[in-house]
Amino acid sequence: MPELAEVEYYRKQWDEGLGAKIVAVELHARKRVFRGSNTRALREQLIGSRFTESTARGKQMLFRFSGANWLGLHLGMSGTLRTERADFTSGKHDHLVLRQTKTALIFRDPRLFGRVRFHRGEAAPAWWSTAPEIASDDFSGRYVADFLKRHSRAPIKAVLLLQNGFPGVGNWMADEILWRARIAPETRAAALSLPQLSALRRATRFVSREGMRIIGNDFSDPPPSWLIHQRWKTGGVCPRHKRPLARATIGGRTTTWCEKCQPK
DNA sequence: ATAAATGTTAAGAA
DNA sequence: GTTCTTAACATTTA
Repeated sequence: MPELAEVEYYRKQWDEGLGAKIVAVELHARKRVFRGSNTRALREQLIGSRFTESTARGKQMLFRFSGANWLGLHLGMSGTLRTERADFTSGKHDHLVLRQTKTALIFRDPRLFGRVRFHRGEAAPAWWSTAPEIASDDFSGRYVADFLKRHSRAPIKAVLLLQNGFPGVGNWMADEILWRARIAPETRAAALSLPQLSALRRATRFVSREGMRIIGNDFSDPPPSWLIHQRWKTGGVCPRHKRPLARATIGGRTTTWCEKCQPK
């Protein structure tokens, strides 16, 4: 489920536990989501520490705890975060539960493509991203042009999915962006004209900002004019003129677009 | 039952 | 050395 906008929503779910101490940690240590992580240190250090802050960059989240402890979370394809009352009993896919006296903070992920990382230190961990966020002013025309140049032969759809250039963009956001910018998804990055490049940047900023505002706050639906409502159903149509959408695998992912709005 | 799902990454090819 | 493509990962749902 989670791309930039959904990640923002899930990150906020744990806000309820801000300021409170962790009194117990439950986790399924052999599950794939803990690959490469020291679960023993995670458990030992987090118990007794206070949850102080959370941030998100792209699809990555970083939760800060007192005592120089940091928890990195990635939701993968099916991860969610939520809170329950303290008497909550964890289910099969609830791989990490941080218990506080009043609240349980839960990370659930049926498909296990998500990831939990633990870090100790005064500074944020080395794996914490430094790429410009796509909704910020640092995401400049120059930056976009440079990034596309480095991936000039790949289809633009595949380039949009690269997290080191477009952090937070996933499959639905990429299709939404290309549809708004009126660019065919299989176009090679190098083939974009200057106006297309600027339309691409504009659409990226629009979709990320509006997505964060609408979905990121309470998971409400974007307006019916958005492509997102059409892209998963068979028989989906272009919101602009109701023409049937095209569908193909591009950049390894199912891609939906309108051949009229986004000509070759 | 078979395919596909809003993601990442290792491995091999170009 | 870098960039590009594909397969694999684990589980649920249509």
